[in-house]
Amino acid sequence: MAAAAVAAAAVLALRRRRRPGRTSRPGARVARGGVMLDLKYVVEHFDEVAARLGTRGGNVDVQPLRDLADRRRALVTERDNLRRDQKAVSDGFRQPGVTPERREELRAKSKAMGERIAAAETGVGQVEARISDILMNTPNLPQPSTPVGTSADDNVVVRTVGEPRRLDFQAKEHWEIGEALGILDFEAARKVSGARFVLYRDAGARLERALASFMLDLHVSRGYREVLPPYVVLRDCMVGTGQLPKFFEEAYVATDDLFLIPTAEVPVTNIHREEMLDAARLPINYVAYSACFRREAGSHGKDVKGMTRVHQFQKVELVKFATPEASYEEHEKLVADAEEVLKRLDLPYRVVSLCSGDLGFSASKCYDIEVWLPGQAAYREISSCSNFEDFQARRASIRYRPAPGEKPRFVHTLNGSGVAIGRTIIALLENCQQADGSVVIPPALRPYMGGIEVIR
RNA sequence: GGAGAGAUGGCCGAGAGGUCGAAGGCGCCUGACUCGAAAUCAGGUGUGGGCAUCGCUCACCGGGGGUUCGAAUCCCUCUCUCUCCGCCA
Repeated sequence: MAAAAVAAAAVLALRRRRRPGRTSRPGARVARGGVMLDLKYVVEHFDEVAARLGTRGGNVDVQPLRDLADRRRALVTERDNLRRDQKAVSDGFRQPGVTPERREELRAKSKAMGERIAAAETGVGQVEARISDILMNTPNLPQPSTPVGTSADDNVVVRTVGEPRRLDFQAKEHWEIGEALGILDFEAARKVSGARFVLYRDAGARLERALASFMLDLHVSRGYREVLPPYVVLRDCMVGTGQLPKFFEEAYVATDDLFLIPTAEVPVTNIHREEMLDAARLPINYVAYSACFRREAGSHGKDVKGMTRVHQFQKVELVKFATPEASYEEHEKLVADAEEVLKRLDLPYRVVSLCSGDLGFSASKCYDIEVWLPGQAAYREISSCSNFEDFQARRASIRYRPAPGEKPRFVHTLNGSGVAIGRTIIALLENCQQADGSVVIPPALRPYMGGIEVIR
């Protein structure tokens, strides 16, 4: 299972496409070859890879890779042989007693060879660019334990925790409650930023801040290191975690080479981009609070009311770097850590294992945590906890040395919301609403609310 | 924003057109010594690609481009880091 990842760290082709003069790659030392290991795996396990990718649905076509791999191999061999020969010719210059005539002869010969090398080189570049293009746009392989299915309907409920609350009055939806209390101001948000934004006021703003502190404190107490990352990242980061090149439409572009983060996963995972991690330090656990910016392209008409789906929301994110041996276990722990938030807030939820067809691009396995919303009378996603295995690590070149003297290996990366704050507020408003429209703050949160027990 | 200096393997650090994948050191591995360890001594130890199943070969010295028969080394350019000055939350 180790070699499960498909897409490659082939930042090469991508980099080539970048406008000159706008590159930025501090301390760049990408293991370029790492790309090809990946290709090798796909080609050598072609049927298996195609089958596993097939369970995702969509139109993933890795078929051309077989031919391309063959062509690449032939071109590389040719180029390398030419280079070796040219080296041999060049050595002639250092022989004792070379006459000027001899030098001129060698010079002409070597120069001609140089031209052939350049041609072969171009060929290799073109083939590798095509390979990279395919691999970079190929999603991760689902883990064997990921249920096979085509849509969210095929997701599997793993466990349900807490009873959906029974209210003895007609449950309202969060926007009704929030606007009536004056803590959610959609009108002001629209004026300031347009559709799909929210502005919190008074106890609402306080609630956002309280939840962030509460979640951060909780996770720090359970072994995560707190970080506060930049909200704007370089293109390479977006490529590393898998948002680019394929999901450009989803991202807010700050400048040509800078992007607003869609999740803290991006900057936090990329903390260790192009690094060799100390095996003794693994697993590394980070918790980060950040705003998240999403275009929500293609979700027109979905969740248009309220703040279920907005262009900016805040989230506390958990990120792990683990050895391949430990990653499955760490994944379970990650989910448990996210669940703990809901348990302490006394919110009913269930954990769902996403089926192959519903899996995100980079994930090999994913659990969603869905919180019960009385207003909508439905379970809605509040956290998504994924294991990416070495998919992101390959793209971002994040490795570790298992033991002194051993070969470097790619780490496994994992992350999950712990949890989305906006949706937690939705859940609190709907679950803790009372007949008179007031909302009771769960005891665990009161210390962070400056004494507020009920928002009325 | 102005002026300089720099970017080399896991880390530190030499190298100034070919004999450099790169001295030396640290770290690590193996062996010797030891009851064992430390110290010491000897040897080994970068990452990928291609062919091949002793092994051979190619690439990689921040990124990109150029000069040259040949570039870690020369030129251009970009990025980043550091020092000084200015400005500023």
